[in-house]
Amino acid sequence: MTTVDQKKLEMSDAVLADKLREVGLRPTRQRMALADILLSQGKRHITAESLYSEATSQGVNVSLATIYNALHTFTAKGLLREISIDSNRSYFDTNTEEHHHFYFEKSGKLEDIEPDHVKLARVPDAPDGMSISRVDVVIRVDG
Amino acid sequence: MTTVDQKKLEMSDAVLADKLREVGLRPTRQRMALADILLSQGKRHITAESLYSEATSQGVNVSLATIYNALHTFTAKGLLREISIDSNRSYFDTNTEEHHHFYFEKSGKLEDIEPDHVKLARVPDAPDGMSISRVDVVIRVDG
DNA sequence: AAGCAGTCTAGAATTATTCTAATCTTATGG
DNA sequence: CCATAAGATTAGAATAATTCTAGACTGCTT
Ligand SMILES: [Mn+2]
Ligand SMILES: [Mn+2]
Ligand SMILES: [Zn+2]
Ligand SMILES: [Zn+2]
Repeated sequence: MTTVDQKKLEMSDAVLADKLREVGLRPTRQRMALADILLSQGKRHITAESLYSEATSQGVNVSLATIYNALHTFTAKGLLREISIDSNRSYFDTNTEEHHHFYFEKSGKLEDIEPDHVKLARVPDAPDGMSISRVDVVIRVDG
Repeated sequence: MTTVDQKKLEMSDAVLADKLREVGLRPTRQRMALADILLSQGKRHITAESLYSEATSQGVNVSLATIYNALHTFTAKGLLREISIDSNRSYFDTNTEEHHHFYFEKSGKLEDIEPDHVKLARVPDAPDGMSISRVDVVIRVDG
């Protein structure tokens, strides 16, 4: 509410807008609102529907098409990472650093694994002239 | 074509039927046909649609609902394993032994990794009283 | 301020999957 | 064997998730 707080918010917006511009995306009203939800809080695992609900409940009016557009363009630009659990459950991860996941089969929730708690001793070479773009480890837990 | 071959086929059917009964499934006509496609050939990565096409093109008349029923019950009984790549691409793996995969982003194909080519040095403990039901490693390759 | 490329949107369309409810089949056991 | 019940199959409807379309709108460059 103070001038200081307002300044912080404005800075934050400027930072967000820069983050978008850096990857070649225009900081439009909708993208800024979604980027705020997605990128200016802690690391999260979000679905299209949960992002839509969250935006809507914050009074951000955005169409579902825009939600999908944003999730996919953000992912393509490296601001998000997609993690698919099964044919009806796909998450977008706001943590784009290399890390792995627990998946709780009962609750359907994903949880980051501490980086040093999982370690690959051996990773195969990619075939031919191909290269590895990502390694995903999902540890399924029955509880 | 010979008597021997016919006997082999009959044996194979008997073996298949037993495999189904062993896990508590009735060896119905449709399931036998699908189990034949799924379980009596080499290890494969199959989608609902590809199984449907394959069955249909072999003259096996089976509804898509039965395809999904079979894939899910087989999976629940441990005869198959499901691997989800993204929200629109889910495979069923006829290889249920512990193993990991390459995913070729361009072609959309999955390929088994030689078991000794990937090794986890460190796997975290499951939280609480939970236990790890499976560890999936998918190595994405851009080619 | 003008113009263009990029973006947004509502709603339709598509795709994947599941459900429903009627019909059919396998296993059982008398 | 045959009756029966539990389990399985099916067509088609329904649902859910995602993508497409085409027109309106806006951020950015000049
Ligand atoms: Mn679905
Ligand atoms: Mn889909
Ligand atoms: Zn994560
Ligand atoms: Zn495999």
